[in-house]
Amino acid sequence: MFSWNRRLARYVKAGQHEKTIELYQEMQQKGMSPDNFTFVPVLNACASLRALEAGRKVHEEIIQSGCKADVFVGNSLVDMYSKCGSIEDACKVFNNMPSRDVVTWNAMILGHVNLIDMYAKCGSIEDAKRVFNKLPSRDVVSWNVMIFGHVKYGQGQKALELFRQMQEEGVQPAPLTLVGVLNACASVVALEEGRRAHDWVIKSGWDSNVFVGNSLIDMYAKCGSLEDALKVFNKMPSRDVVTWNAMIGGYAIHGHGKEALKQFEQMREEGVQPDDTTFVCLLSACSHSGLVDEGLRFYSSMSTVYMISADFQHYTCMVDLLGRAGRLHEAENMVLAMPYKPQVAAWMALLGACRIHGNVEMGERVAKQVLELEPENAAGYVLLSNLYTATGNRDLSKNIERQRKERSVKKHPGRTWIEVDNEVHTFVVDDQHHLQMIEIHAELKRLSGLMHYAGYVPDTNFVLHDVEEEEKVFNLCHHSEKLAIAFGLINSAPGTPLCIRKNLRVCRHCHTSTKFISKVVGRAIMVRDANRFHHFQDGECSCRDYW
DNA sequence: CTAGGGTTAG
Repeated sequence: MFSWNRRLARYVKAGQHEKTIELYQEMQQKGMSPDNFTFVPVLNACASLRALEAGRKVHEEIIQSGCKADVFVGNSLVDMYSKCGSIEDACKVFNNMPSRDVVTWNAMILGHVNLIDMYAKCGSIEDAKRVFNKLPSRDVVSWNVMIFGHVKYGQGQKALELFRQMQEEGVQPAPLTLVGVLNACASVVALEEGRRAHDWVIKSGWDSNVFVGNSLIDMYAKCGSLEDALKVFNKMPSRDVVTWNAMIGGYAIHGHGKEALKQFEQMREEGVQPDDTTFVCLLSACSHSGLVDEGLRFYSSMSTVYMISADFQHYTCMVDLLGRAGRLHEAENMVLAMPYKPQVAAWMALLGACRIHGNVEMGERVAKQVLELEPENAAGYVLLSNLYTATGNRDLSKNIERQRKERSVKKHPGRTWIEVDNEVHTFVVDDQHHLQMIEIHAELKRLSGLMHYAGYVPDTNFVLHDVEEEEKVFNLCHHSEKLAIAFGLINSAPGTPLCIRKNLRVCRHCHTSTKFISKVVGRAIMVRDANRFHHFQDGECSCRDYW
C-alpha cells in the first residue's frame, strides 16, 4: 500500500492527473483495498480535471471501503466538489464532517468563488463573504481566496481594501497574496498602488518568484506602463512561457503589433517553446494592429511548425482579425470551418465586425445565431441594435431593444475607474452621486465650448439609447468615461497625463470627443477599454481609429 | 504515502 500510495502522490505532484486515476483503477483491479492515503491524491486528481462523475464514484468507494474518513479525506471531498462546481455536494460533505479546520472552510469559500461568472451567479460573492465572515479563524489562504474572488467579480477596489484589512488583522501576506493584489491593481488601472505593491515585493525578496514577476509585468502593461513591464521582464532571474506571453500580450493591448512580433522572435531565439496562449496573444496583437497577413501566417504555422492545434479561442481571434479588417466573408467562413459547433464568442466577434462595417444583411443572420445560443446575454441585442442605428434603421433598432427588455435581459452598466492621488474613483452612466458633481458638470460644459471652437461636431447617431433627439446631445456628456475625464482634469495639475479604465468598449462618440479633449486641454489621455488601450494625444489616438 | 489559494490570452 505504501508504495502504491507513494506513486499516486508523485503523479499528482507532477500534474499527471489522468495517470493518477489510471493507477488507482489498476490497484483496484489487482485487489488492493485503497485507504485514506489513496483517496486524497485521487480526489485531488478528479478536482484538477473537474471530473465530477469520477469524483462521485470515488466518494461512493470511500463510503463502501469502511475506512473512517479523516479530516484530510473530508477536505479533499469538499475541495473536489467545490472545484467541480457542485456546491450542494460540497455543503453536504461539509455538514457531515465531525470536525473541520480552516482548510475545510477555505475550500467552501473557493467553491462559491468558482461559481462567479459574467452572466449568472452574481450571488456567489455574497455567499463566499458569508462563509468568510463565519470562519472561526482565517489564515492567509482565506484572505487570498477572497482577494482573488473580488478581482474575478470585478471588484478590484474591494480586493485592495481586503488586503489592507488583512494586514490590520495581523495576517502575514504570502507571495500569492501579492499576485492577487497586483491583479486587483491591473483590473482597476491603479498604477501608483501597483508600484507600492512592487515595493512590497522587493522588500520581501519575492521579486525572483516567477508568478509574482509575471503578475508585475501584467500589472504594468495593464496600467499603461510598458516601460516598467519591460524593466521587470529584463530583470527576472528566470522566465517561463507565461512571462513571454504576458509581455507579448502587453504589447498587444497597446496596439504595438510589431513589438509583439519581435518579442516572439526573441522568445524563439532563446529556445522557449510557445504554447496555445502564446498564439492567442500573437493573433490578438495582429488583430489590434491590423496585421492581417502576419496573423494568417501565424495561424497556419501554429499547427504545422509548432504542433499546436487551433482551439476555439484561436478561431475567435481569426474571426476578429479578418472581420475587423473588413474581410467579412472570410471571417464567416472561419466560423463555419470550425471543427465543432461554433461558440457564441466566434459569432459575437463576427457580429462586432458586421457592426463596424455596417453589414446589415450578414449582421441579422449572425445575430440570429447569437440570440439563439445565448438569449440571456445582452451583448447580442446591443450589437444588433447598434448596427441598425449606425445604418439608419432606427425602427429596427428600437424593436430589438424592446425585445431585449421584454425578455428582461439586462445590459451591463457602463463603468469607468480613474486613479487620482492614489485613490481609485468609480463612475457610472449618468452618475449623480459623486461629491464633485457640480464641478464635473461645469468642466464638461467648459470642454464642450472649447471643443466646438476647435471644430467638433457631435454625431448623435452613436447615442444608442432610446431617446429623443434633443436629449441625445445631453446624454453624450454623461457616458461614464466623460465624467471620469472631467473629474481627472479638475483634480490634477495641468499637463498631467490621465489614465482611465472602462468596463465596456469605448463608443465611437466618446472616442472622437476624447481625441478633441486631448487636443484642447493639452493632455495625454490613456483609456483602457474592455478590449485594448487607446492613447489619446494632440487630437489623435494610437489605435488610428482601428478598433 | 494524504489537504487549501496562483500567473498569460479570449
